[in-house]
Amino acid sequence: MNIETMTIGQVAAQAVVHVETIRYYQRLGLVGEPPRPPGGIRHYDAKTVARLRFIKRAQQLGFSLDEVRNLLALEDGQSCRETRVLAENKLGVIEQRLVDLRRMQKLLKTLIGECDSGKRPRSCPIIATLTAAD
Amino acid sequence: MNIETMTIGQVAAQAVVHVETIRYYQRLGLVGEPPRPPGGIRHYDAKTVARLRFIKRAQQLGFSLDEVRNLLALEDGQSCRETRVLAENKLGVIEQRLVDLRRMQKLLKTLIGECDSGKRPRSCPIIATLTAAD
DNA sequence: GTACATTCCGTACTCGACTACGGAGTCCCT
DNA sequence: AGGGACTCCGTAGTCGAGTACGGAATGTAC
Repeated sequence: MNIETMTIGQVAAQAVVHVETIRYYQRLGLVGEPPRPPGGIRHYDAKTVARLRFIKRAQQLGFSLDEVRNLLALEDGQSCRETRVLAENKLGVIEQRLVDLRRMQKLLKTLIGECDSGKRPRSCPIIATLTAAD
Repeated sequence: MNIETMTIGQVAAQAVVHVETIRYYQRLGLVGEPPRPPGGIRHYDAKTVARLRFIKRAQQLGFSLDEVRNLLALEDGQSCRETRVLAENKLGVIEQRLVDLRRMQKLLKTLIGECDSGKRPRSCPIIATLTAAD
């Protein structure tokens, strides 16, 4: 089978999403619809699989489909200036998220450590710590 | 005004959420409902504000309210053994998320760098790179 | 060449997380 | 005592992100 002429079902399998999800993304304009040979079925290439994987990964990182649309514009965009601004904004968001996650990571490690040493207080300080850091 | 006897509206303002959201969380059991003096209004303390901030922070990090419920159980829980298991699972999730975010951060930095040097190719390698990293 | 799987397309339903609404009661100020 | 703001509580509506369904057309395997 030629990898450049996959059906939607094959694309879905490779990207590990449902066929319906691909259609949904097409409706939103996140994924292109290749031309349909009159009365036939559409054929997709590996780029579509890549794009779907990207979308799914970005979602796992907490980006909405709308934000993903912007991220994808980085790829598709002609304008370097706009692309740069978008990229910098996203970078800011990501770095803030990293800070928060690291704080949570540290907190959990502390908690587990206290658990191990058997000296965990009646109520762990998880909430106090997190909110104090505001 | 005594900070330990806030109304729901004051709590909402301090935690930067809507009153309705607090009620919703109460229905889900994420936030406690203080006893209501018969025919009167409930009073809340600063802990409720802290809990709300925690919930919002955790959500921003990509946790669902259901996962937040588990995180909160760490605080409230009596059983050290269960708490520990929960904490370790969450830690794993967080560390994976950190890995993904760092990859995306690096990618965006590269992209911005290329942009700066004016040698950005017609199409940036963002999708290729991300999906190749699978 | 016919059965069975897929595709295509539209519409409708679900689920999580709110958000809005409405009527009755309560609090606070003057 | 009266008026405005706020609380309480229940129910309903919204929004994002899919998921399900169903009928007609197409593709593929035996």
